[in-house]
Amino acid sequence: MNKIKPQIPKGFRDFLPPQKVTRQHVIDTIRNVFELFGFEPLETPALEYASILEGKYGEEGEKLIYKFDDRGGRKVALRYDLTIPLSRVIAMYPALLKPFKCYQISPVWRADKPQKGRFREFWQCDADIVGSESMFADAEVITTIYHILKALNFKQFKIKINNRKLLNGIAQSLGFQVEKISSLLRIIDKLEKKGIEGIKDEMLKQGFQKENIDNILELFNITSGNTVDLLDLKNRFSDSVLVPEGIQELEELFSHLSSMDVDSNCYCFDLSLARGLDYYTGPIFETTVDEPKIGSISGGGRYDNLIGMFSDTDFPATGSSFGLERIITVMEELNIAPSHTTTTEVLMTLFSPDMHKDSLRVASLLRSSGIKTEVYFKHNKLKKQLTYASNKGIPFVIIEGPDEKKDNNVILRNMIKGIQKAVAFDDLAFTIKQELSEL
RNA sequence: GUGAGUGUAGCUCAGUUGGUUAGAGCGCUGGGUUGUGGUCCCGGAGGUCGCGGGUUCGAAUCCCGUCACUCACCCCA
Repeated sequence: MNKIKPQIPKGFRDFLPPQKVTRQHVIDTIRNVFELFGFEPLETPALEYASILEGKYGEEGEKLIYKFDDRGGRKVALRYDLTIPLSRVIAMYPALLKPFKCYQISPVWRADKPQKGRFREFWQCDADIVGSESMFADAEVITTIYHILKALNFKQFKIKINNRKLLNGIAQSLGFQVEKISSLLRIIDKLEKKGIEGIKDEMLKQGFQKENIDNILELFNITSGNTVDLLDLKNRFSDSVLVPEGIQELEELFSHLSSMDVDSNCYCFDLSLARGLDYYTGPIFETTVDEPKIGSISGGGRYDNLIGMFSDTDFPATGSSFGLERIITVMEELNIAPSHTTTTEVLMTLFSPDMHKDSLRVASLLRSSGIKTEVYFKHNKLKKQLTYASNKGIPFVIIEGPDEKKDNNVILRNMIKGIQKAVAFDDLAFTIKQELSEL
């Protein structure tokens, strides 16, 4: 009989225990910071009606939505991100207390072609604030990003900040057609990658007028020292309505960030940051690292009109999204990922057939004290049992033989330090907990 | 959707202008050490050379097809 070939779909992955332990650690850290800032957990289904997702991500994004017909012929789709499902939730439960602050850490699916840092099933960690127009909300979202990266031991990162009102205002003042602005922004977003000349070519190719192009690129030339003076922009576009509004928001936002003790080396204004999604309406932000080259590790912004697509009542909202696997990729390449590969804390060895009962009793005692304990199942020589613990990365091994039994103690071996000592049976759980805390 | 590269042992890879029995390191396994892992020494197992076809006396090596993976572009986390 032919065996079924074991395989999984392209762009989908298994996470074996050592990898899953790392992922869990990162997720726990992110969740803790979210909750520290008063965000509450939320979970939405993997599957949504296709109509909920369609028409939200632009032409390119639309192609990447996984869509199916269910058995009743209804069009359904796997969620593409966590922001649209959240918007649906807000529209469905209008009585939710506002401001509504929630987070969701869940997989999303995109029928993309996989490459470095890109998968078809990947996890996003979103935190959103719905129902507040205040820049306090945006500042809090950014501060949360900052604290998460700090908690994960990131040293070098930059949260780039810009504002859609500012960008739209500039583009309109310079004579760009309103309906072409989103494609303009998408080109501007490539500035860092392609350079001034590169995006100029792209704009010409897309049929923008040469005069308009020169005008907008002049801004980037002047400010290529990468700090743009907001005052200078305000003066240049004093006739615009949107530009001063955008700048006002940015000034408030930066002031709040400063009050919230966010290190000013970790964020900056970046006029070329545009973000691909169409639905942003105010501040936008994105986190990047210089090394490794992996694109952004978090992105977000204010989307005041999105919830209105599902409801007559509109709600202002702002939020951000972390890419879990990108964060982990960066941590691994920078060697700041946690080193433990198992959650098990103790291996209880089996010494000899007549000692089985005693060994099981020790394991039972440890477990009732909350110590994660594995019992070796076979009466192999100790060498093998120790090798097993070592290879698996279990930090402690307990040995109980006839000698120990006679003295009413056990041997506690620290596999990391390579030292061991006799510990009285009654002190065992306490001693292990103490040593675990010192690892 | 477009383009490029790579498929040889569990893993990372070597393999000469096509030549007889396909190698190394790591890992695994047994022993040196029947109460102790990570070092050292000795032994052992393990390969349809991705798959299918073609060229040839002979193919891991050349050609065609196919599948898988990786990377880049597009777009994005």
